[in-house]
This record gives sequence, C-alpha cells and structure tokens, in this order.
Amino acid sequence: MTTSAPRPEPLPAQYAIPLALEPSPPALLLPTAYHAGLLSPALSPVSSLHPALSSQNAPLSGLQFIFPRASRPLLCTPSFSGLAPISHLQQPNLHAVRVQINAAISRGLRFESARWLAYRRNYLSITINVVFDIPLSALPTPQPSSSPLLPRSRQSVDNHNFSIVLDLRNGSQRVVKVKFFAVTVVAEDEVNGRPVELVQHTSKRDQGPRRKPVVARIRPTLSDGRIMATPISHPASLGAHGLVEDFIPMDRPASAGLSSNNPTRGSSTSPDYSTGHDSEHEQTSFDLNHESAEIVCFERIQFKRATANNGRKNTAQQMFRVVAILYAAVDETECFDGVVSNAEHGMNGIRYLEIQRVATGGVMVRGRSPGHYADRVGGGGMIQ
DNA sequence: ATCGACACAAAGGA
DNA sequence: GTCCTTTGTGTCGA
Repeated sequence: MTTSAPRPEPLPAQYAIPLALEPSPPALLLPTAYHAGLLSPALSPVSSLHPALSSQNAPLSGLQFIFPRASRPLLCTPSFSGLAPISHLQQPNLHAVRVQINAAISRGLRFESARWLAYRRNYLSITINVVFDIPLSALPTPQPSSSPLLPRSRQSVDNHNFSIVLDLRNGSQRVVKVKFFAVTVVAEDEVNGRPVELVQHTSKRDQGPRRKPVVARIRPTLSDGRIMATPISHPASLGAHGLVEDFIPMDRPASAGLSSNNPTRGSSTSPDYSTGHDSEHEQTSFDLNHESAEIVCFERIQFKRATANNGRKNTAQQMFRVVAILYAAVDETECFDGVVSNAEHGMNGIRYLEIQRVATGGVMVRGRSPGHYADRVGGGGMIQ
C-alpha cells in the first residue's frame, strides 16, 4: 500500500444530509425519494417498486444506501432546477400534459466548502425519473396488448396518446404525434452554457469504449394512476441492484439486446456498442421487463475535462452544471424546416425534440488526484 | 497547468 | 480462505 491512499471513510453524518447544506431547493437523497413522495408531494407514492428498491425504501432519516460499498461517499446530490418547457406536450383531446423531470446525482459528488465537488476521473451515477402529469379523468386508454410480464398495477401507455405542439417560424403551430420518449444527460459551463463533454464508460473502463452518455428510450407507463416513464431495457442490462445500468443507444437496434450474449457474470453489464443502426421498432416488439423500475440510471459517467482555475486564488472559478433532458422523438417528415423547437437529428428519419430540461447549480470538477489538493496550502483538500 | 494511460490497491461478491 | 470484478487514485509522459 505504497501508491494508493486508503479508501475514503464513510461520510460524517453531517455530509449525509444534503438538505441541510444545499443552498438551492431541496435535493434528493436517493432515487427512492421520488417514491417517498419527497419531490412531488402532490403525487402519490408508487407501490409497484422493484423489490430491490422497495426493500430499501426506508425512511430517509435512516440514510439507507441502495448502492453497495457503503464506504464510498455517496448520495449527496445537488438539486436539479426545472426550466421552462421548450416544447409542449398534449393529448389528442388537447389536454395539456405537464412533465416533471426528477433527477439526482446519486454517486460521485461531494459537498465541500459550500460547493459541489467532483473529480474528473471518478464515476458519477445520474438518475432520472419522469412523471407525466395528467388528471385521472384524462388518462389514456391502456393498450390492449400490454405485456403479460407487467405487474398488474402497470400498463404501458401508447406513445401516440401524446402529441407535441411545434412552433413554426411563421408563427403558427403544428401538432405532431410522439413516436417515443427518451432522456439523456449532458453538461455545460455554468456561465456561458457552452457544452461540456461527458463520457460514459463500460465496466471495463479503460479497456472498453468511452462514449457520450446514451439517449435512453423510455416508455410511459400507467402505474397506480400515474404515468411514469419506464426505461426500455432488456433483462441482461439489469444490474445486480435492480437498476438499469445500460440502455438502448440511439444507434443500436432494439432487438440486438435480446440476442446479444452480454455476460451477466457478477454485476457486470457491459453495454454493447458494437452494432450500429437506429431502430424505429415500436416498443411493443420489446416487452417491458417486469423488473424495470421507473428510474433511468446513467452509470459510470465522467466529466471529460476539469473546471478551470481550481484552487487558484484571485481567479474566476469555472463551474459546470449537469443537465437532464427529456426528448420526444417524432418523424422527421412531420418536422419540416419551419420548426422553431430545439431539434436534434436521429437516425432513420427520427428527430428528437427537446421537451424540457432540468439542471444543477455549479459543480467544480477537479482534474487531478485528491492527494494533490490535500497537499495544498490550507490542507485537507481546501478549495480556495 | 491538463489529460490519457498504466498501474496498484481496496472492497465486495462468487 | 482464494479468485475475480469494480473502482478510487497515484504516477508519469505528452
């Protein structure tokens, strides 16, 4: 043990209560906090949790961790603030659909010296949960072809129950049916909004590919009277914790996951990036696994670069923020040049329209080892 | 200074 | 106990 510092000690109790430290609106402690109703008191808790989640759905005062290795400093998360929707969803009956994106960084950040701190080389886990807020009276008719694998309390909801209102340059609007929804995570400079690259590793880390975080397709699911967004996944991609660790990238056919010989030894669930076409397969060809939770979890995310001027006095400290984005995918043919909305091209005639995003406040990202900063003037990893 | 690559070590699971 | 996987981080060179 001459080259490595000892494992970090468990966080002192005061660090495990970000609510008391976070200056911005209340933050999540755990993904399960969504289900405890902490984030959205107007919404009822979900009862159809995956056992791995529900068994740990203890009161937050117990500070239960849903991830292993309790010695890691986990589960401090800055709050994500909602911004104004960029596009508007509605149902065919013109009922407006409000969207709530709940996101948390459940691993990889520390709260130190009154700011959020990350290390470029350490993994982040970012969880996203989406709730489509529709009055019970306006709930769509469930699909008759709902998967028999679904728990009785859940039924998939046809994406075509949702439309998006596109603003056109000529001032008019156009209503387009949603083919499917997707979420992703990006980062940007807190001051100027310029993109900051994130990378996602496989469990092989340096031996595997590094990619941008995938755009994870999700499916609206009627769950106990609410429409939640369930990650579309396949059994091999479910991790040991019951959380989804891997998603169908935009450029991977949905059917590939079912036939891939993705090893499931241990908790390793390496994403398979080898195949490469987009798919417009409707999710009906891809039954929702009954173990899926209503949480998308992006594992092994890293900042590609550090913030500038870390630890230098009399210089402007650069800060990054993490952004969770909800997209609605529509047919490119329906989305002609007059569309004002923020759109990104997918493959095979799909265009991703941003519905809404939520973002953290500033996060300082250190590029070197913790020991480097601990040795600085002030010691103890002082940031100044 | 930053960042990628290589390496070692610690923790946990099989 | 061993062996393997995962991941934090020390170090070095570009």
